[in-house]
Amino acid sequence: MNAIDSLTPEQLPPSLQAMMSRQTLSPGQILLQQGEPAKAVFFVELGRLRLASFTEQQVINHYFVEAGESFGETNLFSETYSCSAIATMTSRVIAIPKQSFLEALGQSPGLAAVVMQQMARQFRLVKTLLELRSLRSARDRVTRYLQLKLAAGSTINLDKPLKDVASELGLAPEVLSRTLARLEQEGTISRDRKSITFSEAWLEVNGNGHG
Amino acid sequence: MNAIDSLTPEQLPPSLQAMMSRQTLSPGQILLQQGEPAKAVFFVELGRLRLASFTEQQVINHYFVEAGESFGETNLFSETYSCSAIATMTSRVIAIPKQSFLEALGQSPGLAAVVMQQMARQFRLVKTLLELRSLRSARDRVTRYLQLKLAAGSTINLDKPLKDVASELGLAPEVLSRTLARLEQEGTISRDRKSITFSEAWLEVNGNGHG
DNA sequence: CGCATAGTTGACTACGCTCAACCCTGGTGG
DNA sequence: CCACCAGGGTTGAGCGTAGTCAACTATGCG
Repeated sequence: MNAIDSLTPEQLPPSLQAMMSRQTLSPGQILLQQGEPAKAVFFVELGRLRLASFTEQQVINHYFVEAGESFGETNLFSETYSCSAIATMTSRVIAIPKQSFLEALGQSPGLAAVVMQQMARQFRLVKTLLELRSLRSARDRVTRYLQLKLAAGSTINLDKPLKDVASELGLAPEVLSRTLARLEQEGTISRDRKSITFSEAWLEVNGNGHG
Repeated sequence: MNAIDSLTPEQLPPSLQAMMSRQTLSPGQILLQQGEPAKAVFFVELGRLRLASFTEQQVINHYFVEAGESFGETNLFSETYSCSAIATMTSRVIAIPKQSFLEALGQSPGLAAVVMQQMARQFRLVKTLLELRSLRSARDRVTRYLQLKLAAGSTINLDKPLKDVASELGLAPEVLSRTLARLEQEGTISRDRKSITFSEAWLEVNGNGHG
């Protein structure tokens, strides 16, 4: 996530940096609401925000944005925000005014490339989530999720509370808990605190390719 | 979908157009497979493709791309295709080689802007689907889907077979059928062939805002 | 030490999936 | 003009599983 090619405020032209504004959010605080006029693109310096939309009678969680990531690039081409952003913990964000950003993009092809790359990355991330949520069985969803997190080695460290993982998976927390318990007693994984390790046996059969 | 700002092959620089290649697909034919080296971005001239990924023992449908739309822009920044593309009917696509495209982007900020806009549009579309598939109840999913299609007026024309709509919603076709039947007998909607009309009563209560 | 929150486990319910039969439509050929 | 056929669409019955509510435990912070 902290690849050299990711969008960071430091690489923005100084003229743009002058327009940025920082903002600190406390847990649960709403940064912006779906439907409001889109005024800025954001970069998360610290913490984690939840992107979600509120439809009549229920909250739909989209995904989380973590420290080091940017979000809201699609708002550059849209009049209003398409979803709401809420801090899940104490967070700090930088707001980059939309108009200034657009001008900077026109002047710097390099910046445009970086932003496109950033968008492509997020796009893939959301597609991955879409794929996950299309799986009906909790078991498949969870194993696939773990498989995707399994970059190298055989151990995964969950950075978020299970509650949040569950909502990312579109599952009730109880179901996630139960499913992990089942996977553990089946011998597929073993757990310790927030870290999960796949069994040798499982790795041999299912490789570690992402397919 | 045919807005003036959308990406069409005609607006590409002539040098790029020289590199493009056309291809006709018959129903069910596979254009490209997940995991293959990413070589091109595509534009659908005619027909409809299904983007999907094949995981062990099941097919996961992502979404459809229709005539007039482009897809695969994320592959510009990736070594391999992230999902497979299959024609659902006789289709014609244009392939734009990745390398040439990247060069053109560097030379033309205007093109970059158009492509970014296109990506933003697709991004929103996928986010919408993500939102849809996060709804548990079939009823909510279907009504929300219809609500989103309801651009203006009170009638929706379904361009796809219900089967395909169901797979876009992540539902079994039978469930979609049943749900529509229930909505109809509850008086929420009325149906005629492939067109669906919301009742006056429903529209008054739920407005036609998207959220 | 105690409180608040996250995580776990159990029992029950509800609803979406599956399989199967049937209907309806549009296209083809006699 | 009708008979036939194939595909999508509809409806029914039964099952499995994820959601919900609830009680309880574990964990972390003041």
